[in-house]
Amino acid sequence: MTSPEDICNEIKRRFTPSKAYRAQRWIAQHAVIEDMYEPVRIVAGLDVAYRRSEEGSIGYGVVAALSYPSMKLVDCEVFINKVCVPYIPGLLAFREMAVLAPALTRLSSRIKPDLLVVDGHGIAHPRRAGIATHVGVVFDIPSIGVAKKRLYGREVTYPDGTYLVDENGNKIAAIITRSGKSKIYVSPGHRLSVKTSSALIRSMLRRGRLPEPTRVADRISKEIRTSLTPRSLPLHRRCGDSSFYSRFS
DNA sequence: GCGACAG
DNA sequence: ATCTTGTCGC
Repeated sequence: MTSPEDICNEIKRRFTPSKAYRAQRWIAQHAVIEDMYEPVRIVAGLDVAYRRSEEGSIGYGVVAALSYPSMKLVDCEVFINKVCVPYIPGLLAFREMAVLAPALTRLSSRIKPDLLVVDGHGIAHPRRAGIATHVGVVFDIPSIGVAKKRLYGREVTYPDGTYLVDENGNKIAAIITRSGKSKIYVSPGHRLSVKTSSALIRSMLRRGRLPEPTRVADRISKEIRTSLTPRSLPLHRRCGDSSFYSRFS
C-alpha cells in the first residue's frame, strides 16, 4: 500500500540538485530564443499559490486563458496537490511544474494557448533554464517569464532601456518600470526574442504591476485556495462558470 | 569562506 | 511563496 505520504517521500528521495542541473542543461539546449511564433489569440497566465497543512505544503496550480489583446478571461484550470519538492533558488521549476503541468495539459484539451506568461524568469537564469523556459520547451509553446525580483545577470542601462545582461554582455531580460510601480523583469522563455517578449508584455499591462495573464492567474489561485480545501488529493477542476469568468474581466 | 538567492 | 496585527497614509 503506497500512501500519499510514501509517494511524497519517494519524490523527495529521488530529487537531487545534481540531477536537476542535468535536466536544465537539456532544457536550455532545446530552447529557441528567436521569434518563432504564430499570431497570438489566446494567452495563458500560469501561477501557483500555496497553503500550509499538517503534512506539508499544498500547491494550487492555476492556468488562466485570456483572449488577446482584449485580456478577457475565457477559460481556466486548477490542479491541487501536495508539493514535495522544496524551493531552491534556481530550481523553482521542479517545485511548481508538478501542479502547473497537469493544469496546462487539461486546459489544452479544451483550448490551445498561443503564448504562455509564467511567474518567474525565462533565460535570465544561471543555466538559461528558468521556469518559463522549462514550461515552454516541455510543451513546445512560446513562453515569457515575468519576475518581480532578479535572480541572475547584471543590470545595465542602454540608450533603449535597462536590461539584465549575462557574463558575455548579452541581454537576457528587459526591465520594465512604470511610474508609481516597482520594476519587473521580462525574459524570453521559448520561441521568442528579448525584444518581442518585452513588446508583448508591454501590450498586456493594465491595472497592476504585473501583466494581466499573471495578475488574473494569481488572483484566481488565491481565491481558490480559500474557497476550496479538498479532502482527498490530487484534485483538478475547471475553475468556474461564466459568471466566475466575468468577475476577472 | 562569503555573498546572492525567481516563487 | 506563506504566516500575520496593527498601523501609516492617501
